Amino acid sequence: MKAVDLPPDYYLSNFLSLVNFVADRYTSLLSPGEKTFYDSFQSVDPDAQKLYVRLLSRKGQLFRRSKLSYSEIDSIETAAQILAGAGLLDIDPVVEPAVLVPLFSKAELLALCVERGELKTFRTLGRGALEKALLVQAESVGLRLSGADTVYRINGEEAFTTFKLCYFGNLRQDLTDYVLRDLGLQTYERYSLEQRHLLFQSRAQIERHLQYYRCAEQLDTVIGADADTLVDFHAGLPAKDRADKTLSRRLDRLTLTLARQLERLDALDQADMLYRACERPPARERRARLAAKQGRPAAALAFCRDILAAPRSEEELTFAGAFGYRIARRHGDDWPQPPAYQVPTKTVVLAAGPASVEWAAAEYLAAEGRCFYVENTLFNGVLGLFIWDIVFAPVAGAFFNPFQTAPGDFYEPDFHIARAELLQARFEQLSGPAFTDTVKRNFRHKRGIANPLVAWQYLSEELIDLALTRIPAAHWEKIFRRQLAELRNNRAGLPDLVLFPPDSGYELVEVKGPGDRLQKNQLRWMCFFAEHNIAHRVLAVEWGDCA
DNA sequence: GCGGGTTCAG
DNA sequence: TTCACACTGTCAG
DNA sequence: GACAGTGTGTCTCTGAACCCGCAG
Ligand SMILES: [Mn+2]
Ligand SMILES: [Mn+2]
Repeated sequence: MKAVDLPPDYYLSNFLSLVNFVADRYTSLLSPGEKTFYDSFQSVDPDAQKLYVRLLSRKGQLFRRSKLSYSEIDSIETAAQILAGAGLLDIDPVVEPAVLVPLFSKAELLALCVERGELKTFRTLGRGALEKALLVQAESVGLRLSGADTVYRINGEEAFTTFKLCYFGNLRQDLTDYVLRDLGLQTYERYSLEQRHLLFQSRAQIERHLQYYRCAEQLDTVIGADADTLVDFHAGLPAKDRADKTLSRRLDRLTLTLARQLERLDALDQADMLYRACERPPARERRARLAAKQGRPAAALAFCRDILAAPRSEEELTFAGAFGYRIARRHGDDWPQPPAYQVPTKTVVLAAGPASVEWAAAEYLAAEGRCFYVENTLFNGVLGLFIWDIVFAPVAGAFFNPFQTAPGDFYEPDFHIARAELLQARFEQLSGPAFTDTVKRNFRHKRGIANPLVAWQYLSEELIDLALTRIPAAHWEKIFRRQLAELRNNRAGLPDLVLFPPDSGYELVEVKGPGDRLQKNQLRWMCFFAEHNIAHRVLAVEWGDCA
């Protein structure tokens, strides 16, 4: 499909692009060690730089010389010596045998470390058991292994981590993002990068993010530990910073996970303590549930009233109304009864087959019109195409590197507030021809460019044309405004199918198989449709043998 | 030998 | 390096 | 009916090389 060839030193160019970008902008925020790292790297010749980047993009810090084969580097030995002279690499460093053993395969370990007489017993061991057995005689094993191959250890990984954080704003992305882009496998919108607004304002802020990621790395192992360990782990997280929403979002996410695990361990007081540190949902919901569970109904109701007074999401608002009612009624208190919406439902019996229930339902409904299995992709997609340039508009601080699929504040609650004028002006085009023009133009011109609202492989010209023709502007506007109000929550929960009858109109259909029920977000969308007279229903499918 | 998983390259 | 959705099991009213 | 926990398909690309465990 694509015959893109990368230049032979592509990885070095990418590395230099990244570190130079950061060095240009962040000199005053880099630590002495990070500056030394940068300067040392610049001081060595290209072959040494290439070897360094090759090793840096491999896993681990220790490498066996004999496992390295890079035809574009003239002499790996020379390059290694130069790197060693610059302090970027150690040759045959003194290390624990325990970190040496994983560099060798089982066959090698048996050949190098096991006497002939013992082969029979050792050969039957699994990898883990063999390593353990060998380390009983650590010194001799270490000696034999270090004699078997030259070992390199790269330094400066930590410094490079800071550079990556400053460049990407996260530690999820790395140099492979350059490759994927340059191979044409991932396309990013070409928004303008403002030099002016930097992602990080102080060294302390960088340190907090680094500390967060150090903790986050350990989460997988820590999550299986006991309650005290979890609480200690939480205490090791960096402090929140009022001005840093990104950090706050990451800390909340991690803390919610920890608190949820504490609940499972029945450490309810500790869980509550952690929830108290979270600003975002569902912290208050969990605290209300905890209070009720612990026999403190008044406290539970107080949390519900807190939420009702200042909901941070529609989900927690709905929860507070329903949960408050249940708790209040149980204790004879007054509480308004939450509205209950009975979604119009039609039941059909379909022949059981290999296809999923959604596809079977779509086939069944094809008798009533053109039917598409779209879930969230239709409304998210058309919204994304309609406001494409607003999503990528140069709002202060929104874009800080070329590898973003969305502005930094895309899922923040005030995304739409920061772009209120642009969005208002755009909404005024909804009733005219500019709406369909914009959507169709962007569908053609932006095709393939990454956008969290647009799932390209699920959108077709036919679907978009039909939707734009059949769905009235007033409906688009109501739906778009609801999506934008809470992009995180409202981008999901839209019905499975959209049905276009032969002549006019449309209907949104959520398919439910036996034993499946509407999820909370699906029900909220259904209530919304009812409120705005948007045709919708649940199609309950039962499996039968009649065709 | 195979199948599954991981690592690496582009 | 998930996320959205479906499915299953439980508990209580 | 409410809730929790788990499974599934899908994500970021894909193919080659390698390693390991297991069956034969
Ligand atoms: Mn669905
Ligand atoms: Mn469904």
